[in-house]
Amino acid sequence: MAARETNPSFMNGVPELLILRLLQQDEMYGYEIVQAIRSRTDTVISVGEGVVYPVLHGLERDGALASRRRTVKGRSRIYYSVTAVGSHRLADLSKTWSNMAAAIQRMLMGGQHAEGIQ
Amino acid sequence: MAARETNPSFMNGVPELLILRLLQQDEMYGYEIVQAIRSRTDTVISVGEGVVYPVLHGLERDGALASRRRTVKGRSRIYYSVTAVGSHRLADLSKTWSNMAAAIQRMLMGGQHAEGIQ
DNA sequence: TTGCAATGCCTCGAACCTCGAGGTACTGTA
DNA sequence: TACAGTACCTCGAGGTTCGAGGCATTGCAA
Repeated sequence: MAARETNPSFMNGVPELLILRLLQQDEMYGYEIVQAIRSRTDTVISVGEGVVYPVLHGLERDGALASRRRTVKGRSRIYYSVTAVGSHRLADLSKTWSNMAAAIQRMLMGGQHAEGIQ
Repeated sequence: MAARETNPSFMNGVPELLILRLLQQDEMYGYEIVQAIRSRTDTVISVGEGVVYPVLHGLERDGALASRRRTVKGRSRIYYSVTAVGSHRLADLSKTWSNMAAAIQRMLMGGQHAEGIQ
């Protein structure tokens, strides 16, 4: 009971968006993505491997990502890159995200309604 | 099978944030909140009654909201208002949201890392 | 008067996502 | 030899949202 430490988690769908974005800039592998998100957001956002791998598999299944196995320094890695489908998907998600974030921001800042600022 | 029409849903936790924010400005009732969110965001964001009522009940249970029943024009409504606890909670959620939204925005816009824009 | 849309409240199950823990395997180093 | 780090993966629990459906009342139009 009591106020359970329910973490806000505004995260729904965000991992997919960020992963797509990162892979559009650089070919990367799962383990690397987990750390890249942490470091590039100064740990504000942190997605575990339990989230990244399933998302990676799902995106590949949908044809949004392509993968190739490479061995670097005795380490086997699976590098992912964005396909045309994935690129289109990123554009969509990105746009949707921006619209929603802007709408929310407006509500948090703005006064009553979308009244004339006069 | 095929690509399931999975709506992006970047929505996690957002309903609670918006509801708290609206109620901080005006005392409102459930049905009204549903429409207020739709209209103030130009339908960019739309939360159904199936989301609003449970959230309202949960927030009240946690002491973040106070309610009082009023009958207006033969219509019985339950008006909610934010308590001190709720106000504090809104501040927290608001801050968390801003941080995350900013971090994501940075990743979507920015180049590689947090490089000098120069 | 009948009928239907809108107002208002509420709940339930399906579907979805994320989290954290736990597993396997290999390399490098103390 | 042992442990930390790299690298992959899966599973169950827990939390949210969605959509449909239910109930009751008021108001307006046919």
